[in-house]
Amino acid sequence: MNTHSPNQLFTNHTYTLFAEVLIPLALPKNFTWAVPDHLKEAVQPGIRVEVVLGKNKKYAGLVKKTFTEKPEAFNPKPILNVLDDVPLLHPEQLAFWEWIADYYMCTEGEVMQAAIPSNLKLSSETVLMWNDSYEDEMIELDDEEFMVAEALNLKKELRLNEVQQILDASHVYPVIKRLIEKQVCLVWEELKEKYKEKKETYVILQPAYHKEEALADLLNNWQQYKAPKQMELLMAYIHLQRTQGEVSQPELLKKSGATAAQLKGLVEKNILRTEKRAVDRIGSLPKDVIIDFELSPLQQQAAEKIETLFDEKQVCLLHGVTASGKTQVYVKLIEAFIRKGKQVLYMLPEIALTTQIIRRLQKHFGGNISIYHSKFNPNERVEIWNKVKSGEARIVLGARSAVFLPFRDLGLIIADEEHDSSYKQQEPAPRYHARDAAIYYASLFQAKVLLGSATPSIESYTNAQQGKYGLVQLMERYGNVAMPQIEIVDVKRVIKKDHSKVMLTPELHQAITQSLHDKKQIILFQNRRGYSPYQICGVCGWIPQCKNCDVTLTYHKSKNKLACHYCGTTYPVIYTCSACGSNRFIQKNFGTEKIEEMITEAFPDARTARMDYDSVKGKHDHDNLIKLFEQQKIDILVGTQMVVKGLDFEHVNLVGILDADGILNFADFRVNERAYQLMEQVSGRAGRKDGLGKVMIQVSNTEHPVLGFVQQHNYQQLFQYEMENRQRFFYPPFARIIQVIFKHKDQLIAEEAAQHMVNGLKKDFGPYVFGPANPVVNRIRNQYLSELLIKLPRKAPLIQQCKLQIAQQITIINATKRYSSVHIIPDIDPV
DNA sequence: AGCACGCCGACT
DNA sequence: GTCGGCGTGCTC
Repeated sequence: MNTHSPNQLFTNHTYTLFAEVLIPLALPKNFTWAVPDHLKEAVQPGIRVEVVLGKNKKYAGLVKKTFTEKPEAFNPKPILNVLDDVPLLHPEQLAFWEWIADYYMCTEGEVMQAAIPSNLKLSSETVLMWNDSYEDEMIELDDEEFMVAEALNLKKELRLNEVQQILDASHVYPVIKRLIEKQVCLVWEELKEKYKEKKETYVILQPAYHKEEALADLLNNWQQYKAPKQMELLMAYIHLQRTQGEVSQPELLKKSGATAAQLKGLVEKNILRTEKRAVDRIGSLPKDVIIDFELSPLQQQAAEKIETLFDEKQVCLLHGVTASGKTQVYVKLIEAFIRKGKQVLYMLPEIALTTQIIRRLQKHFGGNISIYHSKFNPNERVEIWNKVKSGEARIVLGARSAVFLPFRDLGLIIADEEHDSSYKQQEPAPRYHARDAAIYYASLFQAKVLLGSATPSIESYTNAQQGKYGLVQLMERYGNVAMPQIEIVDVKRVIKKDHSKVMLTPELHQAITQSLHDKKQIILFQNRRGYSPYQICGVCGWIPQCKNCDVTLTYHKSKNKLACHYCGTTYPVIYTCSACGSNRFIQKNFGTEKIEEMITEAFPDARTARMDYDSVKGKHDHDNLIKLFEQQKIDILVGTQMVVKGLDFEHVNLVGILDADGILNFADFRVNERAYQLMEQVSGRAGRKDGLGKVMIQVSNTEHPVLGFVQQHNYQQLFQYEMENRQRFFYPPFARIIQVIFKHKDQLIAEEAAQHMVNGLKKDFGPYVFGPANPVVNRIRNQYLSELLIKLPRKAPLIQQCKLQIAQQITIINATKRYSSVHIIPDIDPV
């Protein structure tokens, strides 16, 4: 047993109230602090409190609940201070956090970390203070100590990062320790509120000159001041004040071209005065709701059906083909809910990339809409947080992190593009799926959830088919526009001398020529970036692979490098085969870079551009490229999946899928679902307005069933096909690997995890795949992989893909320190 | 996350 | 012999 430390003796008062406090750290369970008598009233669930954890680190923790039984196992430290007078959130959010932590196997602290804007979770900063009673000579100090002491003597206070600058080494801490020992300084832990109201200085005319005559008098007798510039400034002020009412200092100075000194002159003359005021960072638009369109009969039906279904179902799936006008249905529903006084959350994956939808919603709901995503600056996020909490914000348009906002009267959550995998957070914990979490979150408010997609995920579709969710379909394009005509082009007939793949069939070439002639735009889709994703030694068949990942390396011509698209490592180009020494490499396949080059050659008069991860690295590159394409300054756009993300282009009448084999043989566990989704989304780009679009799919395996489903836009059959295939090839192995991992569990945590897993498996689709990171798991993995090779049907490429995929997924699991969850198998039942 | 404690390699 | 690397464990 530990002996009593002085600290313990000191704090061992007779406290009668205790609080469970969340700290934004990965603590295995929540800690308890004692509530001193004078804070008893103020400490409530949802209030932030200042507490010490460890030696002297201070945190702003969040009170989860209070209780009176004194803990037996330890001596709680007292809460130092209360930071809020109003709770930071509502009880629903705390319940939600608890669920997330449980369901996604992480700590509540980690959830808190993800949920709260960074400016609301403070932790202390070490501040060094000069010790006034220190009088000895500085001679005893070594060089480093002396430098710090001298700076401290001058400034009396130093922050830790300032000390780091002085010493520019990592040796900051030992030096400070010695200085404390020598009583040169004291340390202080400072907890600072990071959120700052934005203050702006406004300029106001002194009341003495409010009357016209007084002002005219002043201007007529200006000569006495000998300050013509100040008069100009005053005139500018009067003009601004008359035209817009409020005048801010920066605006006034900018518009008048005057200096701050000149303004100061006027203030000193008691003509103007200045005042600091807190302002909103979020520019406010008028809070009108303008619905200036009529739903088509089909949309009207869909909207009505959704509302009826909501009477008995909590969740509804709106399956609407691209260009069917789902957004308009959403707008009507949002309107209905806000008229009932409810708040609405509209979630979109990767909102930072979708300016089109923001503009559309702002047009209808103006200032009622707030936008929230992780790229917002921290102060703005705090402001939105508070507005949602108070109920001032009625509609929030946000990315997955918006599910954590403290809604009060939540009525509806819309998860648009619900199939999109970026709803799943992979790293760091909490590894939540925002669509599933939203369903649980909504249930806490008795709120409704609408999932929308042109290509629903298998799990949502299953739920709808089984009657758990309502299902509403919108299978025709808005305004009776026809679905695009889909043409499948066999590339087997065209064989090249070196057996490399055909990029451009005569059919597609002809179609592009026609489109260009008609002054229309063309999208060419290829699911691989880089120049050549597959190089093989022409003599021995050796393929360059990444050292870390076993992934084949892609050649990037512009950078003249080989790159691994899994981990990002780059390698110099290989000219000589490492296996046999020959220098005959064949570039087997093609990526967007090579296509762009080829298209530029084949259509020298057309304006060609490329959109992929490599070409839109910069912050605005993506937006700019889209704008150029919208304005028809580009004729042919070559790109990866990026070109299909929720964009509407009016003048596109041809979409080419250059290598559909590459999609159909995806190394993925949900091969056909993904393939179908991709093809459907790509083809949805063509002929949105006039229905005159055409999609050409170049493929060698023309018999692949998915192609048939795509041609008929037949989701039902695809779904059946997918279920059968996944169960046969993919499902049992994963159920097995999970079982094997947990049979060999050797940590307590795995016990807990296994319980979750069993629950998941009972439903046949468990949400977790995880395991403790240790050599045992590695051994099992290897053992398992060799087993897999025997059990799977002997279709070599498929085995390769399974092997690669399992290796990659397990790598993710092992790379995580303790355990992790990977959303490989879809959640069917989040509640 | 910090920070302490503790156990092995290159240096005043 | 020590300084310092980071592996492990604990913090109410």
